[in-house]
Amino acid sequence: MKIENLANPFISHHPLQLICELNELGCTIQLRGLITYPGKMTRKKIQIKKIDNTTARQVTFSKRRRGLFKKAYELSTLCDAEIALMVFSATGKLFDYASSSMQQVIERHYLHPENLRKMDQLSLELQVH
Amino acid sequence: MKIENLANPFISHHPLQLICELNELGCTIQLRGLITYPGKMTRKKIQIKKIDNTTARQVTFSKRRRGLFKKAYELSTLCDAEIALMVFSATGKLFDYASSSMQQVIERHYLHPENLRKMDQLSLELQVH
DNA sequence: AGCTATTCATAAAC
DNA sequence: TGTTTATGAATAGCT
Repeated sequence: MKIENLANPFISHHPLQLICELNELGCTIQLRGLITYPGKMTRKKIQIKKIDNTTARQVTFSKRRRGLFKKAYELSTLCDAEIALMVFSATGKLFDYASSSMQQVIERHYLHPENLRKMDQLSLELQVH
Repeated sequence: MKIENLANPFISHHPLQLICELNELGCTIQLRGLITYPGKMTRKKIQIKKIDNTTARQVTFSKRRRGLFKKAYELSTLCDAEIALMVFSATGKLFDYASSSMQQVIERHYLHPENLRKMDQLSLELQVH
């Protein structure tokens, strides 16, 4: 419940006054939260576009990559889903995950009705290499 | 800054007392946060294991799947990474995403040094079907 | 490679 | 399935 919504049955609507009243009443309510004030440094929301600074980009890649793989694992486990995830870093390094086996998921993907028509094309491309 | 750490230069260490002091001093500090109290219903941390209830599992799948794809897109965009993600629901429905094209990422995955030896095996399996 | 305060994701309830 | 809300989790910025 937000502090702002807790006025009833108290008179004060200003959060700080309200909290003082509660305190004086011997209420056992506990406070959780942070204090902010004008001019306080705050973390900014980031924009989803390529990070210019190379170092920052690598750090973010490392952090978010771990988060992504964790989420993939969790979804697979919680919901009994079969998942494959392939990630190539900007420098060409490969990271991958498959809930079963990578080959099995890729194969299932190809055998999925809407992809069957594309299979011939891939086979062709693989032969070329 | 956590409330607990803000005692200095005030005397009170109990958060509520501290806040009352600040208020009486006419401090412009604003409060952000929620009120908790003994017995309050709280959201529980979930365990990462298959969700038994079918309905709940489907709801979670839908929510987390969206989150996962969003994270994949963000990582790809922020860090200039090439990503492919394939998800089969428990009912067999396919959801996929590729930052470039699925075929391109899969091909790149196969051509990655450590996977080259496995390629023959996949080709074989694809022919069988 | 840690910390911390914030933003973000999402469990629960509707 | 969509919305809301409050908590848990991820992570941006710093060190």
